[in-house]
Amino acid sequence: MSARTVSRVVNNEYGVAEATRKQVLEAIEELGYRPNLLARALITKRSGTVGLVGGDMTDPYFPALAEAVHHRVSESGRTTFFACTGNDPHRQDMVLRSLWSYAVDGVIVFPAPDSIDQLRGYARLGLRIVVVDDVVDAPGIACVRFDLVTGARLGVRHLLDSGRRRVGMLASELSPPRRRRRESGFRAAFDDAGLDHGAIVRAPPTVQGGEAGIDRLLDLQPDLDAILAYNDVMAIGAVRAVEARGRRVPDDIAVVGFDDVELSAYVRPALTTIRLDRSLLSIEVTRALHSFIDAPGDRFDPVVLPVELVVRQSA
Amino acid sequence: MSARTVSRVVNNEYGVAEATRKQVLEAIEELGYRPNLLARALITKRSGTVGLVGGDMTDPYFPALAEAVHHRVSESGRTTFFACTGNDPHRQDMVLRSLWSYAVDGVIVFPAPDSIDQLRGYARLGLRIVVVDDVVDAPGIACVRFDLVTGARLGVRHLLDSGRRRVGMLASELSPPRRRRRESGFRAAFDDAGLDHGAIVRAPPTVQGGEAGIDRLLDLQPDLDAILAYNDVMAIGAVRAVEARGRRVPDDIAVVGFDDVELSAYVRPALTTIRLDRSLLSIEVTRALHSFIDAPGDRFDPVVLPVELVVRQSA
DNA sequence: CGCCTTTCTGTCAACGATGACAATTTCAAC
DNA sequence: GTTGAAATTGTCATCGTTGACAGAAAGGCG
Repeated sequence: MSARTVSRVVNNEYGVAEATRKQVLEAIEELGYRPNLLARALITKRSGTVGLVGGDMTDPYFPALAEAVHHRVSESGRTTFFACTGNDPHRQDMVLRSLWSYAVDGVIVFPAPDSIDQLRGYARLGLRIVVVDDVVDAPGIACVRFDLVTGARLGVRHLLDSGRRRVGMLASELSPPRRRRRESGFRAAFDDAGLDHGAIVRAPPTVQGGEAGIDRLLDLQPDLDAILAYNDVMAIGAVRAVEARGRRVPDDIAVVGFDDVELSAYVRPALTTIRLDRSLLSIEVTRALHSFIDAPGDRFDPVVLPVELVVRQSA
Repeated sequence: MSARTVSRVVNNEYGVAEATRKQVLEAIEELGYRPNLLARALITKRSGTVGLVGGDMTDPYFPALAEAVHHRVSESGRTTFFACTGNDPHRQDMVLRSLWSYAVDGVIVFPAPDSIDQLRGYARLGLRIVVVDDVVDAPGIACVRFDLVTGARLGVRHLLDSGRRRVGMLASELSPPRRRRRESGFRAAFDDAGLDHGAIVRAPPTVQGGEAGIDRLLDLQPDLDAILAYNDVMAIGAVRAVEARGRRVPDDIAVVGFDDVELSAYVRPALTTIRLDRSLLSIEVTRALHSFIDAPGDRFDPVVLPVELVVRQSA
C-alpha cells in the first residue's frame, strides 16, 4: 500500500479498487492520519484557503462582512482566514507575504493607503487579489466598490430636502485623494444644487476620530446644522460630540453616516445612513475571487455596487 | 552560490562572509526573491504564525481582543490569523485542521460547545493550544479564564444593593453546563443573601437573542425588576426589548451585562457591566502561548483573571 | 492459452526550503 | 612552506505530498 494510493483515496481520485479504498479509509481512521496540507500546497500551489484582509477589525463593518464572506467561501469547500493591517502598508506587506507564501487561492483586500504598487507586485507573483473600494487596472486584480459618489449625493440631498443648509463633512484621514469618493459626491451634490458646502475635516475613522473631528469642525464653523460622516462609527462619535457640546441630534444638527452597520439601529438617536449592503458586497467579492480561481483569465471587469439611503432618527 | 548559502543569508545565520552576504542580498533584491514559507514550515514545523479562533466575529468582544492579541503577537515577529467557528464544533474542526496543518506555532481558541475532546486530539497531534474560558487538563493545552463566578456575584450584589429583589438572568444557550459559571455565581449570590433568584432563560448570545430571551423572561415572570445578562450584546437586546414593552431602563428594570465592550458606553442608557479586561486577557493568552512555544514543557498552570464592576446608567 | 485492453497500483522525481555534515578556503603561527 | 584551527561554502537527504509514467493484475475474446 503505497503513499500514492493513499493520496488517491484521500483526494477521491478515479481508479482505486473499492476494496482498497475501504482498507485505506479504515487505516486512516485507525491511525488518525491527517494529510499535511503544507506539503500538498507546496506541490499543487493551491491551499484551499482564502484570505480576507481588512484595515481595522474593530470597525463593525469588517466582522459583519467577514462572516458573510466566510459563509460564501465555505460553499466552495475553502477555509477563510482573516487578517488586519491597521491601515499600515508595511503591516499589509507582512500579511500578504504570509498569505501568498502559504499559497492561498486568493485574497480579498481593503487596501491600506498607498499600497497599490504593493498589490500590483503581489499580483505579478501570482497572487489573485480582489480589491475593495479602489480601482487598480492590473492583471490578476479585480475591483469591487460601492457607488459612493451617488451615496454622498443621496445623503446630501436628504439633508437639503429637510431644510439643512450649512452641511459639513467628516472625512477619513486614511483615504488617499483618489479614494475620496464620498467627498467628491458631497461637493457634487452642492454644485448640483447651486449651493456652497460647509467645511470638510479629516480624522481617523473611529468613534474617537469622529468626536475629535466634530470638535474641529464646530470650531471652524459653529453654525453647522448638518454633518455627513465618513462611516457610521464616525457618525456615532459625531453624535456624542455634538451632544457633549449641548446641542441636540437631529434637532440642532442632523447626522448622516455610511455603512449601515447593525449597531446603527441600536444607538439613540438611530442613525440615518447610506447602506453599503454587506450581503451584496460579499456576493460580488467572492464571485470575483471564484472567477479568478476557476477561470483561466486574469482580468475581471470592475464592479460598482448600488447604495441606498436608510432614514432613521439622526437626520 | 548554493541555495544553502542564500538560506543562511535570509535567516541571518552566523558564518557568512560579509562580501557574500552583500552579493546575495543584491541578487535577492534584483530578482525579487521571496522565501517560500510553505517549504520552510514543512521542514522546520514552525511557521511564524499564530491562529486566533473565535466563535462569532460579530460580537464586538472578539475584534477588540483580536486587535490586542495581534499587537502582542507581532512583537515576537509572528503574524496572526483569525478564524471563526460560528460555535459549530464541525467548523472548528475544519479551522483547527487547517491551522494545524499549516504548522501554526500555536492557537488561541474560544472553544465551541462540546469540543474539548477535539481540542485534546489536536494537542496530541502537537498543536499548542490556549483555551479561553474553559478548563482542560491535558498536555499541550493552557487555560485562561475570567473569574466569572465572582463577576456574577458582583453584578447581583450591585442590583441587590440598589434595592432590586426580583432579578432574572439571561444566559447563553451555547454554554455547556460546565461552562455556566455566570449562572453559578448568580445562584451563589442569592444563596449568600438568603434570597431567591428569579428565572433563568437561555438564548443565543446576540442582540436578537437578548430580545427574544427577555420576551420569554418577562412572560415567565412579569414583575422582574432587574436582569443579569450573559454579555453586553445580549444586554443591549434586553434593553431594547424592555423598552419595546413600554418599560424603562433602569427605572422599571435594571440591566447588567458582561464584557464591557466599547459600545456599551455609547448606547443609551449606557450599560452597567462586569468588565472582562481585554488587555489583561490578551497579555495572558499570549504569555501562555509564548511560554509554550519557547519553553520545552507542555504544561501551563491555569490562569484566572480578575473582573471588575463598571457602573453606568443601566443599573 | 496468448494477446490486448482496461483497471489498478507502485516508483521516481519534484516542490523549496533546512539539518547534518563534509569540503573547501582563509589565515595565523611555527 | 607546512600545519592546524577557524571560517566559509557546498552536498546530500529530508519534510509529506502529488504529477508523470511505468508495471502489475484483471478481464474479454478468439
